[in-house]
Amino acid sequence: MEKNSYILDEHTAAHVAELFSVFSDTSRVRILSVIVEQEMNIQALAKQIGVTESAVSHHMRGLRQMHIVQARRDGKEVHYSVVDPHIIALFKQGVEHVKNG
Amino acid sequence: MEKNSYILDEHTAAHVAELFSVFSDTSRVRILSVIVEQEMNIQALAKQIGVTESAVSHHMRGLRQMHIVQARRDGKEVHYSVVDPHIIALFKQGVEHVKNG
DNA sequence: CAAACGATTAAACACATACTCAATCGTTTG
DNA sequence: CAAACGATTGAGTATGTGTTTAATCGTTTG
Repeated sequence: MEKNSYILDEHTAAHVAELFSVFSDTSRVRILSVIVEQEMNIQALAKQIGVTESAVSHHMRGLRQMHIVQARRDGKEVHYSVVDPHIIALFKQGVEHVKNG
Repeated sequence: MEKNSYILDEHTAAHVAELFSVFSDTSRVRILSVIVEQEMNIQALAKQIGVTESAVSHHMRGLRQMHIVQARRDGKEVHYSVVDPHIIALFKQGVEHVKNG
C-alpha cells in the first residue's frame, strides 16, 4: 500500500472544488433551494431572493454551463429547474447538515 | 400548501453556502482528501500539495474555526484530521460525483 | 409592425479570497 | 540556554466573484 495514495490529483481536485463552488454563494443556495423542488422563471426568483433579474440570470448562465440546471422556454419566460438526482442529493445533504446543527 | 414554502431564509442559506465553501478551493480539497483518511502535519501536507507551509496553515485556521478539522499537537508538529462523519460523507459524495463523470 | 415584457449580456465596480514573504511563537534538543 | 525546527500570524498583493446599471435580444400581443 502506497503511503501517499489518498491525495487527489490537482485536476480532479479542481473539478471537485468547482462542483462545490456551485453551492458556495448565499443567493445561489436560495435559488437552488427553490428550483430543486419546482421549476421557476427568472423574474419570480429575483423577487423572492431580492436581487435583480440580471443577477439571477448571471447565476443561471454559470449553472447552465455546469449542467446543474435545465432551461425550458415558455413564451417570454424561461423556467429553470434542477434534474440531476446526484446534485439534488448533494445539495440537500448540505442543507440538512446545517439544519441539524 | 404555501406557494413559496421552499425557499431557504437568508440566514440558513448563508450557513449552507459557508459550509460548501469549505470544499470550493482546489488546495483545500487536496488537503481534505488526505486528512479525511489519515491525520497529517502541516509540513507534509505542504510538500504533497506544492504550496508553502504558511498557505496550508492559513487554510487550517479557517477549517479549525469552522470545526471541520481537529488539531493534535505532538512535539513541534501539529497533526490535523477530519472527524465529523457528516462532513466526511458530504466531501466523499462530491468526490464520487466527479470521479463517476 | 410597434410596443411591451422577460431574459440576456457587457461593462464597471466593490469586495472576498488565496497566496507568498517575513517575522514571531512554541517546543525540542544540543 | 541557545539553536533548530515546525507552525502560526500579519502585511501586502494578485486574482476571482457577485452585483448593478444600461443596452440589447427574443417572444408575444395590441
